[in-house]
Amino acid sequence: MTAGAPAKDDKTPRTARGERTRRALLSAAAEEFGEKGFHDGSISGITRRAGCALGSFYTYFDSKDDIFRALVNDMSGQVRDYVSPRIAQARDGIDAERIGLLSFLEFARAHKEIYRIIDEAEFVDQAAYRAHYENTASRMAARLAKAAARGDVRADVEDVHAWAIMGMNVFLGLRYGVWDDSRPAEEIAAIANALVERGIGRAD
Amino acid sequence: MTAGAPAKDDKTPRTARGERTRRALLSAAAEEFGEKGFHDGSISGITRRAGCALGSFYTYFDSKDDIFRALVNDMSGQVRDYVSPRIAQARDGIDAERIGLLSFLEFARAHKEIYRIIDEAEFVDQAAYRAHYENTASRMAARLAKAAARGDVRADVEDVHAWAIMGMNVFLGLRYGVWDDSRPAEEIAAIANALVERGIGRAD
DNA sequence: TTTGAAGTTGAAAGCCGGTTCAACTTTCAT
DNA sequence: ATGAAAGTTGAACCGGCTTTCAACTTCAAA
Repeated sequence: MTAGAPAKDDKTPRTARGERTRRALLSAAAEEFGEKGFHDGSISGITRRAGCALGSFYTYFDSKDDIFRALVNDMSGQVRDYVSPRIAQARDGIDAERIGLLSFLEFARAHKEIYRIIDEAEFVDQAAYRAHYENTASRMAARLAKAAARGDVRADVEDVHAWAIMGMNVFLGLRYGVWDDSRPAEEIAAIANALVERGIGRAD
Repeated sequence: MTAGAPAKDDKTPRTARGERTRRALLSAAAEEFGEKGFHDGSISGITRRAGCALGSFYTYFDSKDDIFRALVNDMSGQVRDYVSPRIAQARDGIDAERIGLLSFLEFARAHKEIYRIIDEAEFVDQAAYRAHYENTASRMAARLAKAAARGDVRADVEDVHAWAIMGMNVFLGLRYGVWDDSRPAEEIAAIANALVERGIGRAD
């Protein structure tokens, strides 16, 4: 077997035209669900935006849930693919986390629908929701472990730190990326990074 | 005028019996929405749990949205009322945040439905969702400002720190409160609090 | 004891959107 | 060129859920 899915009746497009329609549906779904949320968004809304007939939807997706699942994976991958290469440029372990937040803020500002899509996965497809955050956290934990080995950060870093910093990033992205993007992303990232590096305890 | 609402047709119970039914509906709704989420949860599910007839629901609430809004306010208040008095016992500004997270973890472990309810407000009632987090963040920012004045924390603390720490708390509550509560809450709170106080930068 | 306001009941109206389907069009390998 | 596979179409089906409503019951004040 080549692909991961068993595929009783395969909905993969076989044609360039089919591929185009599938992509159109997927990005129409990002708009529709981003604006209205999963439940208020409708399949007819998606096909209208995509410029195709209602029935065509079912050529490529089994159900409303199915396209949503595909969309969550897609967005999750997009964030990762935007952030990862930037982090690779960092000078050290602490700087890596600064760049991680900075680029996440940039991404959130450019794709404000991301929260409405990822967050709603908690209700539509819990597995995808948990997978998204568990993957993100374990990538971060791995970076921190390497940084610890290099001596960039304390030796006792563990998963709890990764979840803490990820939570920080998510909420800063919501507040200073999606809800209000008037402050420079660099400034937010710098403040948060100082917190991660030295904390806010009295410097004595 | 006494109350805040104009109340064209007032649904406030006038009777002890009415009050009891309303409370029963509200806590049934917490169960129903906590288990199934807003959209999969049904009003008949709520009235079944509450042990009353479908029609009685509309004696106290205008709509499904209406009871959800009431529920979000209720839960938001419950967290605040659980956490606030505990924080007041803290020895200093840093300890206050440790206790804040600790008691939030305890609360989340005892009320695992809280995430499904607050988070879904993002889609059902954005205003309530933002209000919840903005209130929480500004209470924290006020505490931090006081702590700064007292010299417990750096003088330059601001809203960004509050949002960062709140995000930390929310994600630690999800991961180590709701999803897996096998580690002692004190341990999680201590690790996160050390991050807040001194950061994870190399101690040099 | 009477009375009417408050509360209860559950059947059914009404709505809405996901999904199906059979006829039709386009594509492309041969 | 041609036929079979791939893709398109949108009306209609379908089931579920919110909301309404008019008859009925409870309760407490007069």
